[in-house]
Amino acid sequence: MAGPYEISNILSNYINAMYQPEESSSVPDLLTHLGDEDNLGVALPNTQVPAETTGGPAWYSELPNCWSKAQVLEWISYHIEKNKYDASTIDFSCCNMDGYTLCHYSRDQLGLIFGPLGDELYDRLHEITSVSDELDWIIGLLEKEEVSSQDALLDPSPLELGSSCTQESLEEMKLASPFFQADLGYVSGAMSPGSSDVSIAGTAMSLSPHSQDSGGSDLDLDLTEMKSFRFSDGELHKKADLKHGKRKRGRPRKLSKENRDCLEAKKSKHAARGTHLWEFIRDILIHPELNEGLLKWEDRREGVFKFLRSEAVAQLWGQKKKNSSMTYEKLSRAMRYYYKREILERVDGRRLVYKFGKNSSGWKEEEVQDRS
DNA sequence: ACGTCCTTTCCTGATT
DNA sequence: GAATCAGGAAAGGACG
Repeated sequence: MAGPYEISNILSNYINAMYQPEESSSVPDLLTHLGDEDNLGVALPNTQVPAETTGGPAWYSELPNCWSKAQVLEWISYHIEKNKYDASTIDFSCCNMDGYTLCHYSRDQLGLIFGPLGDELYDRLHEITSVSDELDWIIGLLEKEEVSSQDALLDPSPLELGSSCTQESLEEMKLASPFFQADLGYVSGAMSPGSSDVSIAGTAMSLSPHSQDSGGSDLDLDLTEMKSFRFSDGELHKKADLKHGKRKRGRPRKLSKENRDCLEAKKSKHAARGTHLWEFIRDILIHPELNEGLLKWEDRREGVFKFLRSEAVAQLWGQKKKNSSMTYEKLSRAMRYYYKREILERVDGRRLVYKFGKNSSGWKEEEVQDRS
């Protein structure tokens, strides 16, 4: 029976992956996406570190905030070399800074110090930060799953929707959830003992994402807030009042007003742009650590992939977009829009199978691996 | 203010 | 019959 222990293992794996790259071949994927000019702002693995460095340079296994002066220098040197930049134009006395300081420089400030390379350094630095935030988000999900799966056993209201939600809406969500078992509530790993994908996916039903998005500040309802809902009707109604009279995104749902208010209370403004659906899917596929049983490559060279747990992926996407009502049906509609833009190609006759199109990028092995 | 992009939501009908 | 696919339509949020 899967449960918190399994989730702890997943967490441990992530932490190991984050901080012990030399012990895991998959680790570099997590922090080495920089230097990839074609990745549309989304993490791509293995693109920043020289291929010959199996363990990676000193800066490569740590977050920029924690870099020493030497690591900062090494990172800068790497990018000078990578970009074939004329280092003679840089005043290296200005590079005498630790990672914390580096992270606090604006794009303009880096531009003043490094000239044209400043933009590149700024972008690469913030890509690292964003991918670590992405991992924080996943880890946050896992942590909350650990809590919520425990709560589910104790609490008859696993979704923590607050008292203003109707029983009807609760039932609706239970029915919609691939993780709900009538007798047990939301059970981590119920669908696939021994695999972590369900743990990840199951997390998606906890309505308290520790989410990062490119929006950053639009992290609307965190765990604390959700708990305050649970304990304070007043707070919930305040939230609902704020949204009162404002329609939800997309075509209006055919829900009762109560349900609508309930859902709106959980959501705030839509996540900013930054990670598109196809990039989200791609990143799950190219990060085996994140992809445990959610999606799989059918033909890696051709970019053909299959949803193994369509609803779980949809829930995960919904979590990312702070939309607890996301379903595979809706997600697949968005996927189908990509056909027209040739980000995806149709794969006829095969259910749950899609193929990356010519306007997608960042999934090919040669892109994912060594671009240096 | 407006247009565009990118979904999100709902829907009907077809296919598996 | 359920799940999935296909695609039209309408709508909203973010952004330029």
